[in-house]
Amino acid sequence: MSAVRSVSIKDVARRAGVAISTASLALNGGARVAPETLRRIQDAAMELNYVGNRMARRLKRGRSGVLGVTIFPGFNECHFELAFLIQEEARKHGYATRFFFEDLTRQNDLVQFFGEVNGQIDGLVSYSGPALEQYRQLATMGIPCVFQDSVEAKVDFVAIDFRAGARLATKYLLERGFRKIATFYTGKEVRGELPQERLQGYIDAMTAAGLEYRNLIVEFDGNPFVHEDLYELGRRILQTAPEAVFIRSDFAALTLLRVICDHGLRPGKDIAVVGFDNIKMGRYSNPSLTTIDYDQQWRARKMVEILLARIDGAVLPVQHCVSKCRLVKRESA
Amino acid sequence: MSAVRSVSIKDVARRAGVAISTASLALNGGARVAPETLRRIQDAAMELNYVGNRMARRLKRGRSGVLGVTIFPGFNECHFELAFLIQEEARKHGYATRFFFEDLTRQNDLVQFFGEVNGQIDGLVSYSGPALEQYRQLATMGIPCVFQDSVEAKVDFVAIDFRAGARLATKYLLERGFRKIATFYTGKEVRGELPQERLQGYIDAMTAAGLEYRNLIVEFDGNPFVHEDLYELGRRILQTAPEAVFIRSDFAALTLLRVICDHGLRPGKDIAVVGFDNIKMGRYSNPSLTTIDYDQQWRARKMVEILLARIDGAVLPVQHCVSKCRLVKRESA
DNA sequence: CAAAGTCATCGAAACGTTTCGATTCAATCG
DNA sequence: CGATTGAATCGAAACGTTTCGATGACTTTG
Repeated sequence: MSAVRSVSIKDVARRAGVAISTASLALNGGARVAPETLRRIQDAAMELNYVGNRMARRLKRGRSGVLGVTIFPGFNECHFELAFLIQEEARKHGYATRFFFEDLTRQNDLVQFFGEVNGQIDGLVSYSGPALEQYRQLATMGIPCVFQDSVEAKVDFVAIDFRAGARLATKYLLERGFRKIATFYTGKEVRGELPQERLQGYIDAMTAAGLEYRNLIVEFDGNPFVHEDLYELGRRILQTAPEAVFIRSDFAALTLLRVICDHGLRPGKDIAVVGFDNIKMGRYSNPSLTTIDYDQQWRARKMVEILLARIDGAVLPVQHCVSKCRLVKRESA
Repeated sequence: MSAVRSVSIKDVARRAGVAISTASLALNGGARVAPETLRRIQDAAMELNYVGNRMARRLKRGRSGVLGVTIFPGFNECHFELAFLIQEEARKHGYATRFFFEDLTRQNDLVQFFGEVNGQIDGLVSYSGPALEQYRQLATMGIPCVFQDSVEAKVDFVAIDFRAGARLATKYLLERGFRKIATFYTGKEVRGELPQERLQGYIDAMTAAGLEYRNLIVEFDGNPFVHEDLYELGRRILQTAPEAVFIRSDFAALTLLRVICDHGLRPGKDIAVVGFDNIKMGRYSNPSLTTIDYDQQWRARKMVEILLARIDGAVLPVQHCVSKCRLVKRESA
């Protein structure tokens, strides 16, 4: 079964009675082509249903016209939403998007990933994973990177102001009169967020209120995208006997609601909960989640902007963007 | 800014003191190459960090080595999970995967999508959307398709036995002694499932039990992936004053739980609920969801199998696979 | 009217592979 | 020993584009 030989620019040229190069010229903007010839070539292309062979074009141009996006396979709504928005944004600029469901936690995976990526994409949006250093290799391959999370000073990123968000959430709980506010932090950072950014925001607020918090912080080393681990985490948080909990993702918050119920308590009444991310389900959980929201669309736009600038070889200083956070009040606090 | 010229097979050949063609031969299996030469070439490739230019290879071979997967941008866990599993499966066979977040409901999108896809993928896994007929065009372009949902007799698909699943769910509710079991169906089918398959399973069970169901079926024309629409649907379902509800997705079921609460009733106690899909959140909702499970991994494997066979030009009859369903008992029923 | 300048078009090279037919060389056979 | 075989290697074409320098025709200028 041989592949269907599709119509090439050669066919168009022949039909229009013109050289291949002229056809190419005409089809790419048609700057220096006589109007009459241009029309003839366009007609020919139309009639033959010419679409052009991307592989060949890219081979020649040395650019793929594709942006890569790594998606952490935690099946968390936020990951996908951002990916989708990036696709939309990239499309506006004539770029296609290619997604990689990759758990880039081991160096091995990263090596394989680089191989897979090679020559296929012009730029990459990624969460950083633990092996940021490795990404330097991509730069070597001439592939610009923008990170979804704040990582370190030397690379471009469009992050979320986790610290301010956490401060906001904690402050709100304080205003509502709670004093024993628990939270947790993860030692190993799965998504590469600067260690303890959210924790720091919590500490900011607690300190400003002159409150003791040492015994209210639970250390967690499970997978923050796995319900089982989060359930266990919830139990340990409840052992601190808190009046309220600031928890670093809605995903975790939803699980926490369940833990609280299982302990015979009423979330939102006996224990207040504030999450982070404003996932859609949070509006319809019981109780609905008070949470911290940020602008994913803005982030997507920024990321694509930066990436395209880098691809075009613009000389820019390192770009650090941070999305503002805002409190969304609902029933859980 | 010129792209970094990466090391080509030419460099490897030169370094190994051998012709380009020999190097190519050696690097692709090395069938007819002397062991000594083979080693030398491999070493050279190693040292130079040769990775090969996919675009060139594909241009030459006329195959991309990529499977496409369309993902309905409803941000529903099931969609992503299947996509991820397909990626894993494809990788085992040396195929890469390319994902498209596309809402293929309008013909316009489909046309653009086909353009985007052209020459980039060797095969496609897709949900069918309403424009199945259009996919014939892909066949014309030499791109085999497998569908995620049962559509019609003439195309390959690997679906779910919705009807049996629905029957299973309804039967279970009947066994528990419920008589007034409500459900809903959507007139316009977003994901292209054969209209009313699940409804039919429900009817099977109700009929077998000799029960009247006419007034227990609510018609829904909202978007089944949007909480707002589903909330409204839930309210209308409750107007039938049911003892139990069989609802066609866990996503919808979670929202329904909330509706029931808002009506001052206790889901799982005052009204039983059975969902469909066995999403992870269902284990940690309150109450946890009784639901219908099916084997996504098996589906992914089948899909890739079929696609690769078609790509290899195997002459097969139309393939129709259907995943069995199984009941998962939890608190909501 | 010849020289210079424009404009439209063309031919050919190049991108990095794979693949096919040709070539070389040594070993085997009659 | 010359002819035949087979293995190992090579050279060149081809895939479908883009792009650069060249070509010719026609117009303007001095």
